[in-house]
Amino acid sequence: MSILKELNNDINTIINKAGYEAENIVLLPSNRKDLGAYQLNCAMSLAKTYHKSPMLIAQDIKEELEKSSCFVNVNVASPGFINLSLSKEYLVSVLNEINSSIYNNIDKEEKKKIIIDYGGANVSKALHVGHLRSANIGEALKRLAKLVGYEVLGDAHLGDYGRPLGLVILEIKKRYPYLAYFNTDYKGNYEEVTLPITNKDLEEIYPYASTKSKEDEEYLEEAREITFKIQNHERGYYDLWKKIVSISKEDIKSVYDELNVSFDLWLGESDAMEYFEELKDIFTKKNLLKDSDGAQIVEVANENDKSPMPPLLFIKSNKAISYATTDLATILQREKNYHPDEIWYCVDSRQNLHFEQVFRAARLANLVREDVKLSFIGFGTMNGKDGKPFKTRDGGIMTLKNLIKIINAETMKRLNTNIEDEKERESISKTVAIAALKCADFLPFRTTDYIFEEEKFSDLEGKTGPYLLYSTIRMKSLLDKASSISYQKISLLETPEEEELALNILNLPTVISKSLEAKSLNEICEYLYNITSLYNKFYSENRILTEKNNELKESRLVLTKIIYELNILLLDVLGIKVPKKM
RNA sequence: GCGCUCGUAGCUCAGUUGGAUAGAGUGUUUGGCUACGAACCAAAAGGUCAGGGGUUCGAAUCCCUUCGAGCGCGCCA
Repeated sequence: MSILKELNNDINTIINKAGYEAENIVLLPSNRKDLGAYQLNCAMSLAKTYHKSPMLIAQDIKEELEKSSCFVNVNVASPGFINLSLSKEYLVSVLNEINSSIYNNIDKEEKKKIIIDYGGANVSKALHVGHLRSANIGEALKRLAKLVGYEVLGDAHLGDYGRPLGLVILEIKKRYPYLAYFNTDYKGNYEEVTLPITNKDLEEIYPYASTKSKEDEEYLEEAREITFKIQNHERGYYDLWKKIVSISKEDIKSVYDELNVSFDLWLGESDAMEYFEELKDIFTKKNLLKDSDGAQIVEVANENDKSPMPPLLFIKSNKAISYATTDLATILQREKNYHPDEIWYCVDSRQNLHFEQVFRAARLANLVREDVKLSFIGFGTMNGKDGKPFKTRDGGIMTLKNLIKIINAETMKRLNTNIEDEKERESISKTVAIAALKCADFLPFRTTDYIFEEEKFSDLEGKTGPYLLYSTIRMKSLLDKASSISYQKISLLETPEEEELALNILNLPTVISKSLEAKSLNEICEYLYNITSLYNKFYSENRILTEKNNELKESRLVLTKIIYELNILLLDVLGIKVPKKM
């Protein structure tokens, strides 16, 4: 159990001893540092239940608190704030405990199995800035959940089905009609057919076909037919589709690799479709399907709805399957194969209604056990400076590859000149660029729509990824220089900065639990920045390695080591790699 | 039309289970490298928390209302 949690338990016992019943009282870092390191606000709320002046209650609690050896400077302020600090001896002892293992400062949660659906990549479409948040947030939540002891599976849930694929294959057919895939007389093995199409071609083919389908009704109809053929595994079309998926997947994987994003499962919509017949049976047997304009729908509205809830489209009037149905089939698949306790959908907020419908339909059909939690973790949209979904200056989309390239050009310029090896320079520059990109993306709260600016991501100074990396590397460099001497424990906390650092270290469990609660990474990012900048201030104002007092020197080295390990741990949670130099 | 999200410093954003004096980065002005990596550190200036009303010991945070913005609302995924 973390020190902070132990302290909070102590506080609750103390309040009981003082004669008051209260639940979950927690120490909050004070916003009046002049009065104490922590504050307790419970006296004000207890005043109502006990019909007693908050000042008197605070006094009672204060008297009990003063009996404990770890609390010092307990004082009460109007209208009932209780301020307190921790004794230096106590702080020193807990820091040494954390120094023996950083995991002494992390609380494990009850076992749970979670599937996180994130990434949002679609076959035959390049990953663009809109895919950044899902990948970053999903990956970091996965790592965070693992840190507290959950069993987690990340699933890419590849968009490898539906009309976009129909469009791509139609356009290929128009351009290369002679391909064996379109020859109904072809009897050979399609796996041996070479395709004259690269991923680069695909990036151009889809936007072209998509635009054309909006202007050309006939073309769209043809695409619909092909989509239907793929869904029915028609020879030729189905094989070409599989080929396209594998070409595209390779490319998608390479971008995710750069982002340090990886998946435990690379299942796609098409894999879920194997469960479609069973899904349809369940819905039919429960009498949940209704005919409507030639389509089959599921009514998901209920009396408590404040606004009209449209039905879920199960099968379209052209007999094709809608994406709501694919998501339902995926839930069935996950329940059968993995029995998760929770499924988290890390997707754009604009899909809120869609998932509300899907979750309701899943409940109606009992696709998952009742206690399984289905969570929609929507995130804000990336807008351009005009407040509308982002487009590049020429009206196109900014691919992730391009964005990384742009940031990389900036980090390349700033690299330390003593890194001579060209390959090493490139690899370090890339790592720093990704850190800049990720940090800039994590800083706004998850649900905030934020404005996409190239400059924001290319910024290398101030509250940025490169700042965190630079400072962390500097700590490591210092520790490496101290490798010949032995530093085991902290015995002194001299400056206010050292004490402030200690308190910040203790606060880690709160940051972790709040982040998991909110499913947002901004607080972890902010915490990393605060503790790092506090350390930098300390670093610039005090001697560490060159300190003459040996006891003080040892204490400062240990403190540096703790902060360094903490940074490494949290940067890893955020999916940010730390180079050896930069 | 209905619903969802939101409006905080010049700009980009934190702070929202109600707590004391609303924060950070950036930009502007200024100072600091013969001390361990200056992608660093320090200082100044910058606010009617969109407007109005209410709830209470206390409101950026909760409720009502006006104005403004973005998004979503059955055959795209």
